[in-house]
Amino acid sequence: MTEIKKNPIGVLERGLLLLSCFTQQSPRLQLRELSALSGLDKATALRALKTLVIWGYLEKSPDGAYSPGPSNLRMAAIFKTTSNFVSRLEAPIGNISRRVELTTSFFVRSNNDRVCLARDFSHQDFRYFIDVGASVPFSEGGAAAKILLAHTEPENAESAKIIEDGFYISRGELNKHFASVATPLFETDGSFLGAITITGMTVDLDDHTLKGFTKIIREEMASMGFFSGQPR
Amino acid sequence: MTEIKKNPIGVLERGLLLLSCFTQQSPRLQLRELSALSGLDKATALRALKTLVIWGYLEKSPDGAYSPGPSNLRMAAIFKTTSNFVSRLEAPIGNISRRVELTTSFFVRSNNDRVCLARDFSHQDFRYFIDVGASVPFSEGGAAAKILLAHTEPENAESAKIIEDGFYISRGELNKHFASVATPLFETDGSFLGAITITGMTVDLDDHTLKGFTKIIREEMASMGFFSGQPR
DNA sequence: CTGTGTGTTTTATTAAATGAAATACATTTC
DNA sequence: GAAATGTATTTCATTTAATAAAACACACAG
Repeated sequence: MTEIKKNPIGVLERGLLLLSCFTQQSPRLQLRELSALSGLDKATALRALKTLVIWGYLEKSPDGAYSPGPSNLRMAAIFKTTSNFVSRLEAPIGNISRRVELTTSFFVRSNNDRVCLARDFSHQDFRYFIDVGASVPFSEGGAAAKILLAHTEPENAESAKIIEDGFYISRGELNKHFASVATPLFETDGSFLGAITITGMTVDLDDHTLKGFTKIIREEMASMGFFSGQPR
Repeated sequence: MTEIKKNPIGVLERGLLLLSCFTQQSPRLQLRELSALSGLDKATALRALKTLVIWGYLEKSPDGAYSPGPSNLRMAAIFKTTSNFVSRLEAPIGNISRRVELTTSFFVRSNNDRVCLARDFSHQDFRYFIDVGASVPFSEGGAAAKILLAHTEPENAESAKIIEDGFYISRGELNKHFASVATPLFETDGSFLGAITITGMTVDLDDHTLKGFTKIIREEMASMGFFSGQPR
């Protein structure tokens, strides 16, 4: 969550806005930075930060910098136990990775980021890839972001075609050496869950190959009762 | 976090109070339950829940139940990258587990719970043990809780002795078949970090054996610059 | 010791949170 | 099938807390 919301009304929302300022790239922020990033007054931010520290959602280092606290780990652990579909995804994701010999990931939308909920690392050649739990703002693009945006804000002009196609191929959007194909993932009842992505080296992957992967995704996901591709 | 705070002033605090209602045991709660658990008015809770859902810290199932959302995973991932001492702990925890052939864990205090930040499962015989990120309220006791309480609220009468001893042995507090020894863990500068615990079957572990483990903890932790035992 | 960049506290003003009641919407019961 | 029950949601006058500007404190650098 990098995008700054214009008019956050309510302290709770302001507090969450402060949390959203933290990223993998800038996991430690001081009051000045947080105030600037969130657009909140120093005093306002300080008050919210204090409560967040008290409740363990942030920590304050002796040098004055804030960073996420252990309460997040607690909540994440509970999230994993409830999110039944994440555990159902692990097997098919592993199978896909094995068959295509590339890294397969599952992303959901959370506000204006895509968050990685599951991933198979077995064919990871480069330490480029982000970890489970990591998030990237939509603005930085990528195939998964396109799918998520199309299915959560269908009014977009580009969205209609992406939904129609049932997949999206991106080349070099995040890193010039990588290409990805992403497909939407649906629950049995047709509800949208997120995006499955297969990523590999651009040189190895022509569009025909990438499109062929969508069939593999569909097959493996069907085995666990998921549906992937064009919505029916 | 199970204990209910008496007078939470401020919406942010009320929102965090709602989050704290979720536990491993009850990861799904509906408005009625949340309202009862937190002591907040239905309407008040509902407003806070809405924003928490919007920001991805909670999810709302079609059946109306709320549960933790993916944003927690995002924050937890960032927490892990900043919490440098957690990664420094992994090696010594693994070594201790290998030497004592039992499960070793590290807990910190977060509000009124102890949260597990690191654990070695290699000698786990029973599926009893909780996972990393899991938390247990202090009220349910356990050796780690005693240590954490003693070092974060030293004014307590019992605390003086626990600090003096540098360890605490518990038997059957959480489960009658298990016994644990816990020691405080300090950073090089003497600041308190949390509690290291070794847990095993009561029948295998007399007090002398458990006390002997504290020496192993001290040795292994010292190798990474930590200090464990009586504060100096 | 003066200046600059921080974090923190204070306080009158302003804006948002509250909660009781009304409404809506299921599901169950008779 | 109608009434009853339990739950979620909206509304709105009242109350309460959040706000932000300014003043203060504190460290560090030149």
